[in-house]
Amino acid sequence: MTTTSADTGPTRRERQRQATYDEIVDVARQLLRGGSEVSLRAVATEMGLTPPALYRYVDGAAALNALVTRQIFVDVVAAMAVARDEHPQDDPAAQIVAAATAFRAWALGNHAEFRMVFASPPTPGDDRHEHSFPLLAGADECAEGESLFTDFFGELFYRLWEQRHFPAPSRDQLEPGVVTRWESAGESPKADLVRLFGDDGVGVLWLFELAWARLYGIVTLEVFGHMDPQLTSSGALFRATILEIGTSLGMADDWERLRVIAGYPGDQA
Amino acid sequence: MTTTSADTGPTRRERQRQATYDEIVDVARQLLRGGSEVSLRAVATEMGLTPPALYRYVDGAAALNALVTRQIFVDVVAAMAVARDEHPQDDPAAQIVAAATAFRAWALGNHAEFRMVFASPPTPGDDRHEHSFPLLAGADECAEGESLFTDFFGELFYRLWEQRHFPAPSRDQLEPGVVTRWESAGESPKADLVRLFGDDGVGVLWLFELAWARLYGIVTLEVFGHMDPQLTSSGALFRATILEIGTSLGMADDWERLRVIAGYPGDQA
DNA sequence: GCATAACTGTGAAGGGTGTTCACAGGAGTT
DNA sequence: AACTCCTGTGAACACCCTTCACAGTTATGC
Repeated sequence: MTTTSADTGPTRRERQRQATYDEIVDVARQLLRGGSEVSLRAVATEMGLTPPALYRYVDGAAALNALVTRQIFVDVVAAMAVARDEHPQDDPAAQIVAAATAFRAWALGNHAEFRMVFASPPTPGDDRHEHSFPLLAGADECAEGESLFTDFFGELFYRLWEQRHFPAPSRDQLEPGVVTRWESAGESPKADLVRLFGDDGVGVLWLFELAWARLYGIVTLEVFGHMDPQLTSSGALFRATILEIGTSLGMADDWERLRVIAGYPGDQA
Repeated sequence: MTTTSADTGPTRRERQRQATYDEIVDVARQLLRGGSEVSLRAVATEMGLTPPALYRYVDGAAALNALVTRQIFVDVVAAMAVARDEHPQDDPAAQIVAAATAFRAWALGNHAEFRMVFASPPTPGDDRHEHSFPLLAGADECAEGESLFTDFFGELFYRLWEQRHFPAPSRDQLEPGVVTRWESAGESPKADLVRLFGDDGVGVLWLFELAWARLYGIVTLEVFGHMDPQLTSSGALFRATILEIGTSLGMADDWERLRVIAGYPGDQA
């Protein structure tokens, strides 16, 4: 018997394998949260295995790293999705603010993990496919971690744009280099986006990049402890930044309402 | 003979010691720039020593790390000072833009080193004095690396404010938590600054923090490769950010002139 | 059912790293 | 000259990653 159940279900061994696969990542993240370093050895020992055994699943320490990183990305996006879905679908402004706030909260709450994914930049080409073993979970969700982010916010951003058509800079207000590169990129995802946004595509995409940079920037600074701890803990700096982002995205009118979502200590519910 | 020269000059041994001390940091940074890891062992070997010998100078790998970090900070600030002094003292706007641009350029050009100092957060109290051996260079310049930065920009910022008195938010436009904390901080450096800026002290300091966060944020993102490489290499994103910062600091009128300093590919000299 | 193949784990071994310690030899002091 | 401090070494221990030959189990095929 190859399949335990009906047709093409995963064989017993495959399930087994997947289970330990997951356990590896789990244990690694557990160690991370516990303040320890993620060493192949530590993970193995924690699982009751010898280090070489892990090589049956993961192709070395770097690959394990990549694996954990990817899973963390998935988790963060999941947390953001939850926050987003607490607001109605026809209110993308609230959804964006909520997601961004959840992003920051996750990052601050899961410090070590966030630092890890941030410290390892978008894998400069060397281990792009090394960490994807044949039986790895969903082969379809093998996308780079960062793109999960941009996809997530991209969708929200698009809906916001559809609804509000906030003013974007025109082609000639932008630096020429950026415009030509994006428009002439042919089939790149960037070019697709530009087309999607229609006439002022470049301008809208530009705003998106700016907004994304600001959000990522502020969260990073806060998590890495490079800002005044008071400003971080109170969240004032974050809210101010979010306000700036929101303003550039035509949310200024709504701010009384939105800032509460961003954690403003108002007396509303 | 204890002193080689006249009175209280450093003894021969002390000079010797200081020399190898410096060499350690030098070699470490050399390795860093060469793409290698900074290992105690590697540094020792490179110097023709055995690893344990380094313990006569540096209290372990972490301390060496801190030492290198500190020196890097000093270098960055020096580079910024050079850029600043290329503009007249009575033009703080140009000086600020030049310094910020130099900061970014240094960070992008010295990648590995910048990443290192950024990855190690403001030493959470554990190794604050451990790495300062008795004979360490100038005991007076033992200030934390980050404070070198804020001091540097703080001075520029103050001159800019003196000159332009750009509009700052008033007390009641800020979140209450921030205001009270800064004003009631007594003898803290923050409180001093608030007083220095007079009536709207809190508002000005707030703008300073915002500007600093933005600059640090964008540079970090670029260096860590978390932004579109095209936007980074062209510098467009950086200039856009600097423009925003400048605008919030009353430099908008001057921008035609200032953006060239920030690397705008204009046809001016 | 039994041989064969595939998978999963172990132990040993080699190459890194940081760190401590006892000890030797030179530099400076008295 | 005797003594003290400084500087460096070698050995040893504790981690780490990684490869390899080998054993045990599990599934597959004849």
